[in-house]
Amino acid sequence: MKPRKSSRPGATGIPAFNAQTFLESSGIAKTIVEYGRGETIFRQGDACEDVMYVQSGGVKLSVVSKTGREAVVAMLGPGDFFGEGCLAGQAVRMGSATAITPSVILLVAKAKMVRLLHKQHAMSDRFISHMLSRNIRIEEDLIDQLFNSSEKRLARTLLLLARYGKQDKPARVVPRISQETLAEMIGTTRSRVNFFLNKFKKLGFIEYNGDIPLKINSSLLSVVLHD
Amino acid sequence: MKPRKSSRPGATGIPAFNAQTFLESSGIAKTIVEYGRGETIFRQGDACEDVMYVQSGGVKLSVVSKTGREAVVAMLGPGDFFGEGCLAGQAVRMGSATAITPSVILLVAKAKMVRLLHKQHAMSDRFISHMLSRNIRIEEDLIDQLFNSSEKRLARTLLLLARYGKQDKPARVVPRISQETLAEMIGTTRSRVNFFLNKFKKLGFIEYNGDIPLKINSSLLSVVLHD
DNA sequence: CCTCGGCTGTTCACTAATGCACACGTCCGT
DNA sequence: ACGGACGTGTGCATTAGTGAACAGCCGAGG
Repeated sequence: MKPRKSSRPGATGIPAFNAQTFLESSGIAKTIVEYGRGETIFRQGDACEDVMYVQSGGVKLSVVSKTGREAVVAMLGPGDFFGEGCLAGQAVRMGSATAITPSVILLVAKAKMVRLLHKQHAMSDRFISHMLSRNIRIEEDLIDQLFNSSEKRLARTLLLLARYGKQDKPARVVPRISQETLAEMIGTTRSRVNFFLNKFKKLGFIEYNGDIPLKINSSLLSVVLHD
Repeated sequence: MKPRKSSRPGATGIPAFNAQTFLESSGIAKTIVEYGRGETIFRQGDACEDVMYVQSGGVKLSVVSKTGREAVVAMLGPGDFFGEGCLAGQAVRMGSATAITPSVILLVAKAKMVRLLHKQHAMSDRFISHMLSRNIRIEEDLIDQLFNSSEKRLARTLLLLARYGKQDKPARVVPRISQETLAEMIGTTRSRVNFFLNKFKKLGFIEYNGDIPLKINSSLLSVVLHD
């Protein structure tokens, strides 16, 4: 018996669909893997054979530059796909994926995924929906980089992290994350992140005392974004 | 009936497909519109009802910030979709689309597009393929912003523009575009673009004498990217 | 116990980037 | 022919961001 309650409505208007249940019951997902906090799921340069799906937990996608610097491209939660670049013909992973919390990941072989997208409307809806929202998010990140100073980018990132996972949840708490990782997300240095965190604290925009699971005052902090 | 031979693997592994012919012959594309150079296709804030398809020409996607600055998010050519945000539930255009050359654009109503994606494998393949590559490109742009200085970003943008449209075409010519637009693409100021263009010229990386359809020496210019 | 490693707080010289300003050319339409 | 719009060339004062260093704090583990 599959619990219907787990089919949460998508934010996109596309019908709800429990990909996990589907992937498991249909015997499509050959592999279900668990990862502990900080464990590597795949590395930049690895062969690119499966599409992944986050069943539970959280995943960080990052790339390292030739100079060794690291940049965080996305933070994913339950229901997100990743590693879908192989569908576009990439032979090799363009970045690395790391579990940021204990996570359960489903793997679907590239060829299976293509067949699935043809045969299962619910699956292809889910996937297209994911691609669309991911697209929008990355585009917003890019625009943020083009327009805003690092102070504003930090403010925006904190606001987004605070509603990490769900959209309407009024959770005003930023999940466990280091200043270093924050810096890699917004494309600046740790000292700058530190500087602004303490500035926001002084101004009362966030509650902060050195450890990163901090509380933010959304309405106050969003003032930073709008000058 | 579709000829099986047409399933030759494209760059993406997804079968070739003439979306224009299909959209026209099937009577799906209600509207086919032509735009002249510089004409606006839609504006940031417009109602978001159709997905668009570039049949011929070139399109620039841009957004303007609260402070009036403009940023170029993408340059599109024949075969690209745009305005697909409405499929993800966006009620309003997040940016503007402008024809950069005389262009023929096909419109497909959102609801029709959803039905199409269900019923036509070739269509959904084409669309997913587009979303994947667009995703990859935007992600690369974001990474570029996170890692590189504006000098490197300009070099990269010139290299990409030079093979604008097709991947293996050795065209070493950058299409007509202003320093201003270049600045908006890489997120810097015109004076900076000007400075680097003349620097590249002095170093012999590009052939340039004031007007922008310039010739680049790919191998030399790519040296800039790798330090 | 004490050291080690990971994370934060803070300072500072140095460089990259911005935002103007003004000059010069060319194209275009009245 | 003229003015104006537009695009380019260039210099410069001011600001934002970097990178590297050093110190403190705390929890894990020998």
